[in-house]
Formats: sequence, structure tokens, C-alpha cells
Amino acid sequence: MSNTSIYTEKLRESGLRPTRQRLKICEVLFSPEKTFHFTINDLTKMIEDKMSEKISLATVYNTIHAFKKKGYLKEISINSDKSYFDTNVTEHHHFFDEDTNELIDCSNDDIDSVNIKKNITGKKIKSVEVLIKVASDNQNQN
Amino acid sequence: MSNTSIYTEKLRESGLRPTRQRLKICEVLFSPEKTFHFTINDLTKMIEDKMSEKISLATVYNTIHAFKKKGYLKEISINSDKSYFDTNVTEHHHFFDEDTNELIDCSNDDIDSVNIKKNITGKKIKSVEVLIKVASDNQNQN
DNA sequence: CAATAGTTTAGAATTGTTTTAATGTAAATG
DNA sequence: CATTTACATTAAAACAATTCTAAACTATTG
Repeated sequence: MSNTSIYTEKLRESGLRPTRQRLKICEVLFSPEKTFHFTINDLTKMIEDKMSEKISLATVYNTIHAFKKKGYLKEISINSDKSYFDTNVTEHHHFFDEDTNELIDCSNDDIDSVNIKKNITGKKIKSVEVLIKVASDNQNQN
Repeated sequence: MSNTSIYTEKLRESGLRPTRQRLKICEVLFSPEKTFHFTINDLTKMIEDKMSEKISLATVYNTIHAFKKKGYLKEISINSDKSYFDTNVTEHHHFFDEDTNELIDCSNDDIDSVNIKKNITGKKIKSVEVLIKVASDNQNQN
């Protein structure tokens, strides 16, 4: 089953033409059942593995940025040495495992809604997200 | 009033010798009344402005890393293009103003404590921090 | 199909960070 | 307190992630 028309639509919505390369990016990003986290490098490797064809980093970067701008991807800030992206664009929380550097989605059911009593004047709240850092019990934090 | 002995102690605790350069870093970091956020570049400029003397980036990096490791500084992940640090090492929350890219501490009194119902098996929770993104009302999110 | 507007690409440039190796300094030693 | 040793500082080089560039290419329009 091909979702080409859906992908084409997403690309158009993001202001991009549906090219062969970009459709492959879409397939890797949007065909899996489960959402996932990735870096640009991960994604490039996934594309090249699955598709047995090269794709230029520049193409990946500009497509990802367009998707992010449009809201089809979210950037997550955990680690400052690389950019991480999330195909789960709903507002949600994360566990970050300091032992493995793994980022794990936290179901909204697992956290009571966060009650904020005060805001910055003249500003509207756009999102509220919780980051829970975990590590194995016997490990010291660094 | 000089806090040299306090700084010397902090440096020693972090496994570093108290040198002229490092004491200057301490003065900039730990003498202000209020905690603040900074990048390595900010800090280097602050030092060179205040002290009218040059300091090598490498020295700043390694001192900051030692302080972070010891827990005298915290790294904050907002933006993946630079590392941001915080002299407020208590567990606390942040507002992030998307209009100005400004990061603002959120008093713990302003958020009810976050109730987490489930955890990753075998792991211990090290910290729970909330990031509230805000923007002016009439602005579209990007 | 020709013209145009946008795309891909490899490689160069840029930026933040880390490493290196030579020189300098604090602290320990005799 | 001079000497030795271990650690520091520095400028510059290396490195890694990201962005930019300019030439070749492709989709779309007229």
C-alpha cells in the first residue's frame, strides 16, 4: 500500500515539491505505525539502507526544516550536541534515561496535568512539557 | 569583599587548582546576587569585559565542565545549536519566550508539584523539570 | 517543448566544541 | 627555598554538526 498522495500533500503543505528524494524521506518518517525519535544522521542512514540509494545531507536538512516549520515534526532538546526530532507532534512528556541516553515517550496518562499558577504578562502559553531524567538506582548523577 | 577562599574551595572540590584565570571565572559566575543563564561565549565576553584581560576558550570550557560535573552548574537544553548553562543548580522550571528566545526561571511556587504515576522499571527519577513555551498572543508558533 | 522556478548535489564554509603540544605555573619534595 | 613534578594555559589545529553555494538537474507552467 502506497501513501504517495498523502506524502505529496504533506510536502505541498510544507511548501515543497514532491520529488523522489522527498517522498523517500516521507516514507521513512510517516509510514511506521509508531512514532519515533531520530537525528538527521539516523534518518539519512535509514533512507540509504531502506532505499539503497544515496541522498544528500542538504536535502534531508531542508526537508526536515520545512516539516518542522509546518508542524509535521517536532524538535526535542535534550542534548546540545545534536538535534533530535520526533515524529510524535502531539504535546507530550519524556523520560530521558541517563544511563543509555535514550529518550522515551511518556504517555499523558502517566502524568497528572501540570497546573501553572502564573504566567509571563502579555504572553500566551504554547506548550507545557515535562522532562523526567532517570538513571539506574546505583548510579551517580553526572 | 573578596570571596577568594570560597572560590578556591569550589575549584578544589571540582578537582581543579585555583589559578588566576579560574578565580576570575568564579567571580563572574558566583558573585552576582541573582542566578543567570549563559553560553560559553557570553561568559568569555563577560570575563574579558570585567577583567580587561584575555582568557583562552579552552580554559573556560574545561572549568565549566568540571563545575557541571561537580554540580556547581547545570546545563539546560533548549536550543541545540549552543550549550546553555545555569548558575541556579536547584531543580526548577523554565519559561521559554519564543518571541525573544529568552529563558526565564519559573519559581517553584508557580507550578504545582508534578505527579508522575509511572516510571521506567529499574530506574530512579533524578529530576523532573517543566518547560513552558510562551509567545505573544497574536503570534503564530513556529 | 521552451522557459522558469524550484531541487539536488558535492563540496566549501561556518560555528560550536574538543584536542594538541608547547610553554608556563602551583604545589610538593628534599 | 630551589628543584621537581604534576597540572594549567594558550593559540592553533582538528573535529562534528549544520548551513551555504553554485552548478547541474527536474518539475511545472505557458
